[in-house]
Amino acid sequence: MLARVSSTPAYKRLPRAVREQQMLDAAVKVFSRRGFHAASMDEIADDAGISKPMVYAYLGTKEELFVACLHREGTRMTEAIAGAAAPDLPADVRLWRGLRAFFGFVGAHRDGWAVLYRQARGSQPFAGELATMRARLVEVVAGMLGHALRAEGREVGETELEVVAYALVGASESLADWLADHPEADPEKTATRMMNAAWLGAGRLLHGATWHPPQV
Amino acid sequence: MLARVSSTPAYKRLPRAVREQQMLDAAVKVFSRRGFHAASMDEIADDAGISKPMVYAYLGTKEELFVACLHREGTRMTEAIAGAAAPDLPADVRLWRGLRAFFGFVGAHRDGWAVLYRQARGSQPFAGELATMRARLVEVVAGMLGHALRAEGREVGETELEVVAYALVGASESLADWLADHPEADPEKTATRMMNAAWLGAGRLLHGATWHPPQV
Amino acid sequence: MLARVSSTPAYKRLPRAVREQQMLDAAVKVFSRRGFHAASMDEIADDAGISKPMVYAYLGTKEELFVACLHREGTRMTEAIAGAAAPDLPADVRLWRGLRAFFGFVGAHRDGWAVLYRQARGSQPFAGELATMRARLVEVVAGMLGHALRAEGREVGETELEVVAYALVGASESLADWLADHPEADPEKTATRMMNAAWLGAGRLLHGATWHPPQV
Amino acid sequence: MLARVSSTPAYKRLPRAVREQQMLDAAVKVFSRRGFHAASMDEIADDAGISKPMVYAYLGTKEELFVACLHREGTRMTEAIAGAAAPDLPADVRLWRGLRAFFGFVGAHRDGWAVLYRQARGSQPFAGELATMRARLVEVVAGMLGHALRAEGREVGETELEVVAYALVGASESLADWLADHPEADPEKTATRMMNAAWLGAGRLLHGATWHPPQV
DNA sequence: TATGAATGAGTATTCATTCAT
DNA sequence: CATGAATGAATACTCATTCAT
Repeated sequence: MLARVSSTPAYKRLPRAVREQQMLDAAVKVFSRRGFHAASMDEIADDAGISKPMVYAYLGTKEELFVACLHREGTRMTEAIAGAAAPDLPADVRLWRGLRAFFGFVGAHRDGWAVLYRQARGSQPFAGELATMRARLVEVVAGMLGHALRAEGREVGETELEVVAYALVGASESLADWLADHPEADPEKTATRMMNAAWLGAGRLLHGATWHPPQV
Repeated sequence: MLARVSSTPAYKRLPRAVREQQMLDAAVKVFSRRGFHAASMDEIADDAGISKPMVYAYLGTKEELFVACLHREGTRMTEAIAGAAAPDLPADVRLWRGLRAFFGFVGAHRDGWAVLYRQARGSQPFAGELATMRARLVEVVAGMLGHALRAEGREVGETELEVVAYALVGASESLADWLADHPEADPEKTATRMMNAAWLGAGRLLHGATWHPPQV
Repeated sequence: MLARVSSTPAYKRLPRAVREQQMLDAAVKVFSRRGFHAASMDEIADDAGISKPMVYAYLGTKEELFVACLHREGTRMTEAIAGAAAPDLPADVRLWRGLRAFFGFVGAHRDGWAVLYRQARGSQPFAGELATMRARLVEVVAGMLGHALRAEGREVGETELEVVAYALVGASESLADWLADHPEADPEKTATRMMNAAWLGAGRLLHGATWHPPQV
Repeated sequence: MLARVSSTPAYKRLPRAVREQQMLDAAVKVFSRRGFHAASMDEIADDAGISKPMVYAYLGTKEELFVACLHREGTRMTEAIAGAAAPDLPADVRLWRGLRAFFGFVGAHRDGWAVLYRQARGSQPFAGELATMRARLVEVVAGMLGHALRAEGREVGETELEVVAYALVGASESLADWLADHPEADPEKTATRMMNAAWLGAGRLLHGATWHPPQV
């Protein structure tokens, strides 16, 4: 039940931009802990130290609020990765840096990651939003690989490239999930392991090796 | 209000076991479409063609019902995979068959898969349940790889093995997710692609190759 | 949720009278523990080792069942008291024996007492039933006192007599309540105490003493 | 569905304290009429002229609401009695005033009394609350009697005192119950009768008389 | 800008009661 | 005699959202 509060209001008038960030911080935190449905606007408002009507005034509906979280966190992550993997380096170095940035981000923003992937994946309203983001990632990775191939004068079908990239992204997400659950784990080490599994596999693929289903 | 008077009841009296399966079918369907929170017991009961109290009487709380779904689907999947990968075959064949069974299952039970992974992943109450299942899978995969290694007289650290297995399972889950979203995609083809990415990578790892982070 | 039961039914065909007593025993127990509303027909049936439809077939509605309990317990108690206080003894001896019987009954049938007084008092549907029983008691007590008075050649108004009797019954009920809550307490001792408080007061009243409100 | 569009709302915005009292009034009324279990939060909210969520927001769970009622009514009653029986008066005058205040309160707040005693008595969750209140009363009464005794230079065991006080309180509660059921009865007259039965008995006890069980 | 007051609509869960076997 | 299967109806509790101030 509501607690009776002191009669002298303790709020400070703050500029809109600041308040919005406070709210998004709170929202990301609560959404990631509780999940979209179980999160309550009450808790988010409380956590932001602000009243509910303000949340509605600034960031709209619960759904809109979630999308805003998605956007902010997604952008941050994409930028972190893109910034790390400069296009003029060799493919493996770029991939490595990308992975390192990715796991670093996840390690540092576990809440954000949880919002982005664990919560958003299931729920229809956000599938589109999320698909876009992932597509961007896949594209980046596929780009790296393709670049490397062409540098070696090789040619690989678009689809194949995409699937490899997809598996790579998928495996990373999965390890990231695991990382988000193990606060003591070291992001860089996790990145190294991922790189091992990924690069050695991808490397051979890129050099033309192919595995075929046995006739069994 | 009017009591139902007609002497021919609109329902059929069915034995408990049958009704329980009907309910689980409905529950899996509804949970996978709506997500755990958004799913309503009303809809599940309706979909099972039975009244809510029966659901509660037979399968308990919403949470317990979800766990029951998890159990049934998880067991089915595990059995499908275990049954496909007989222990006396070469490692790559076993892995291939396991993957084929896995993607085959996902392709055929997209609802079940969605329940198992997409919904359960985020929500705390089911994390344990899910972790157990995944652990079982990882163990199986690590077992396959280890078996193959020892057959070649090689030795690899437990942890390394587990990480490779983990990445493999993760990548598969991710592709499975993608498969669940693309009804037109072919499970077998997806399995082949996964095998390519996985085996060529795992294969080199198993033969002693290692990748090291560049000093950049 | 319902437990799955063995397929070979374990019930015994018993004559109606026996079953009815089993049910009443169970009902008294459950009603006294949970209260009328909170008691569930399920629990009563379970406790009686019988299925719900049998309860309905033999003893009717939940309300009817409760009334049946009331009846049985009330009759038992009334008989215990009436049997103890033979009409040809001196008034104080009769009162003493009545009280002893009353507290003895309560001590031995705490469940029954709880049903009779604690549960029935509040709920409208049973007020009548209960009032009748209490009236019978008050009448008995008033009769004892009146008999004693007339033996002494004194005369007291009906109403006064009734009020004294009412207070006496009330005090006894209250101590009985306390007794029902203290399993270790000794009924006989409680009866003695009640008799002290009651008789010394009643005694003086009977001898013509009267207290008047002070003019304050 | 249609949203309420009219610009003149049908409700009045009232400060929390006012609404809380309205709710408690309604709750006491409904609880006393229906009993705890049969009372519905819907009816209470309706009766208070407010929507259910407000009740939950301000006063919490149904159980918490009931306890709040218990508290308010219990405090009112205790204060009424304590305020009437000033400690520097003779014992009989104090007792008389206490009784008068008690029956006066019950007569004026029949609903409150019903909530306090009839409903709370049976149900476990409130037994403690109620026991505390009754203990306070018993203590006050025992205090009065003990004070009178010591003034007369007499000495009586603690337990005896408490039992007399307990019986007295019990008898009063019982008569109060009767009073609550007879709207036409006069509280003051009932108090006088109670005082008669109580004081003449207590008086003799206080003067050293004792009754012993006959050897029968 | 900021909030306390207010609610409509929805959801899980329970329970007395009945019928077909 | 005895029961498992079945349900209509009710109820506590929650939550996103809005409005008057």
